[in-house]
Amino acid sequence: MDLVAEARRNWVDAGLGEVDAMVAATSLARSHQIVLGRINKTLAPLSLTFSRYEALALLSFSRKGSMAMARMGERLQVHPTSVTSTIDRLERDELVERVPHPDDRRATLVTLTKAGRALASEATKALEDIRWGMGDVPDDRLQELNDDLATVRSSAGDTVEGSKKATT
Amino acid sequence: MDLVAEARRNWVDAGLGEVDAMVAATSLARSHQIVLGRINKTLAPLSLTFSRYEALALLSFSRKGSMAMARMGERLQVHPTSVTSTIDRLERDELVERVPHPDDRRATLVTLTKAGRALASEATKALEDIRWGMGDVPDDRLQELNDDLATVRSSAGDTVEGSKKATT
DNA sequence: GCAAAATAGTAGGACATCCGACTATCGGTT
DNA sequence: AACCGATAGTCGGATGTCCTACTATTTTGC
Repeated sequence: MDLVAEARRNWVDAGLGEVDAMVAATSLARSHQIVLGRINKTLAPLSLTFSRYEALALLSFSRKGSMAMARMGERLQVHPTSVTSTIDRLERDELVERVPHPDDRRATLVTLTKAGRALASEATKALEDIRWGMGDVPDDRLQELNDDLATVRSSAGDTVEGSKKATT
Repeated sequence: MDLVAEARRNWVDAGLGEVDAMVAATSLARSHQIVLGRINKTLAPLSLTFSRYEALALLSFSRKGSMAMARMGERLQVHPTSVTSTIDRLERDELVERVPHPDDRRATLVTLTKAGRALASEATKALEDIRWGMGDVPDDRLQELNDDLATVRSSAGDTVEGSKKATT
């Protein structure tokens, strides 16, 4: 049975409104669960989760392989306490190190270790192999999906660059 | 700055593959975060979370207003221990009750209380008012999004009924 | 210069989710 | 009828996320 279609039927039968929005929210949640589940299953053998991988990847793309925690929170769009928690575990596994910021004694620089950089690279390959959990959905379909999701992000105030449809 | 576009640039610059899939996964995660965040903010004044609301809504659509916990886990696509946890909190707030299953002494029937049914109805109205967190994205756009998300769900083995594009 | 406001990071607590393990019960097979 | 695999639910532990509160430090404004 299609759980989303079932939800739609229940809603319509009850005479409720905003059915398309309800279906979109439901479908979005389910799709996220599926994709994140696949990603985490792939990362588990590396003793990583998607959250921790995101942090490692962010650091590996920075110029110096290090970044202040507050900046990481901005980029990853998570609460400062979530950064603390994530970095705690990465540090425990010796994938990153906390280094005092040279110019600001409030701030802490998170720095990739060699092991951290190597593991990030390995994890990236693993994620490419599973197409980031997107299954067999073809690229043109993914691009269409990206455009639609950009609309959603845009509606929340996220800056969205050059969506094909937005510019149409 | 567009965080997703930034990720795309990093990937392309590093010569990595599966860029569309990476962007889709990133965009999906961010969109989910936005929508779920809006939904939970709306439900917070009612002392509900989306998880608990989903459980209440599921029960309110069942014929007798009650359901075995295992069945709820199937419908909501969550682990049995998550059902236990969710029902614990709903029961604590006297929105549901645990009742022994009459024919199967292993099973527990979760039953809506009057307060639970009333709160579910109130929460549904509140979610309609915010269009389920979908912002100002128009319905036709949401339908397109639903079709694309259906492709993702389908790729994971989810049964998907009558997608317009799948039948084209 | 100095006090007030803003910022960086952490601690503690609440939730949601998963996994593995465990108990109780059902059911099919022999 | 007895046994053994399958099923229902819970417990304990790990992770991730948020919120509030708190300390330390920096910056701003008068």
